[in-house]
Amino acid sequence: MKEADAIKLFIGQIPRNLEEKDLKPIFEQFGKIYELTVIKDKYTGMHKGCAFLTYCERESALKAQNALHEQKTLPGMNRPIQVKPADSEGRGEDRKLFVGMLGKQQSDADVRKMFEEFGSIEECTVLRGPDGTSKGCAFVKYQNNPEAAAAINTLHGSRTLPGASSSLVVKFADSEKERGIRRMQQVASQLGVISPMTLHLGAYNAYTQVLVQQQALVAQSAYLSPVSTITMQQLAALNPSSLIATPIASLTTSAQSPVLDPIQQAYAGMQHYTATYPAAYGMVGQPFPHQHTMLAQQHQQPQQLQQREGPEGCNIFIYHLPQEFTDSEMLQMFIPFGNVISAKVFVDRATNQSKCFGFVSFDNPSSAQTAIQAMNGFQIGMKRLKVQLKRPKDANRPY
DNA sequence: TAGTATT
Repeated sequence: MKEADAIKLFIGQIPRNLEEKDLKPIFEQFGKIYELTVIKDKYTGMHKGCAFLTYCERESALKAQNALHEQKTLPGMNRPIQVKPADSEGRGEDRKLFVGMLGKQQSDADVRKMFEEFGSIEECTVLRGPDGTSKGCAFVKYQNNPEAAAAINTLHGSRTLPGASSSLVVKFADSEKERGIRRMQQVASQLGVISPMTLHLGAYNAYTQVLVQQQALVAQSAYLSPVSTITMQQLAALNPSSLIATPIASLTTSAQSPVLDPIQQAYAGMQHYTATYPAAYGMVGQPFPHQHTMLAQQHQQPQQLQQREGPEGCNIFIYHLPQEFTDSEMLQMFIPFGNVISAKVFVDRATNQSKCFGFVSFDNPSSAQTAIQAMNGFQIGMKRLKVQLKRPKDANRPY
């Protein structure tokens, strides 16, 4: 079906509304396609704006790369399409350097000049903010690893450039895994959120990832929205992972609480998000279709969530909750998984203290299952949550 | 001082 020496290509800078069927015509003019896959997020299914492409014949891949790479820009994109061998094809990124502690004045050309004596540079880019000012760092990619190593040996720490606060940093760029961790930390800090990971509360897992992606989407909606009065602190008030780490006093939502206002504002932003995000990014399905409904309920009836049970299979039992978790915190913890119709932490009548277990009800069994899958075993502090379906009323075994 | 993305 395909040649033994076929090349897998990475395709970048493709609009998020283009699926395989839309991309096929663009690429099949260079040869018979063996496989074409749009890359989607493992958890949310969100189109990541890139794809992998393998032609049956090696020659087709080379032709496509020649004809398309950096040659044209797809509608809605502001950078040209990328068509090049996937990282999996060659050796890893062992020839790419991160350069830190540059002066703000230095251009790509200045950096290139400094690095070119160590080998042939394939790419050299100073990172810049939206206003074009240098971030004081750059990526430099050589054709091979020894060249990169030579540059590190000679340049790292060798001088302090004007305007830099410390001596020049030259090291291999982060691996993909390290980049992932860095991104998580960035999002968390931008949102003023103390993430579970930052707190070492638990391992990075599906739930953490879902949360951080939601944070990113909400932040984006605030940005897109004309009602962009919401602040990062206000966003944090919506987020369960911040609740985990924050003293309860400031967080229990009530009609009188100042927390209500940000929720209303966020909801205004979310409405805009609902309308704008799919149009702007060609998103086919909402990653969290229920969240808007939930916020709408809060909007109309803050804290008035009635205690009611969903149909069988929709109700979950949660044990080993943190002592300080109230209905509100637990509710927010489970919002990502669906339309929550009830969230109740059981409280000792005598002491008014949480008994560290509770029930959450969704309006459908699938949400309940998703919540169980993601949250059972989720580590908070020294404990792990136990999350399972609530037993039907007639069952009476002890827990 | 970490980009626009690598199943």
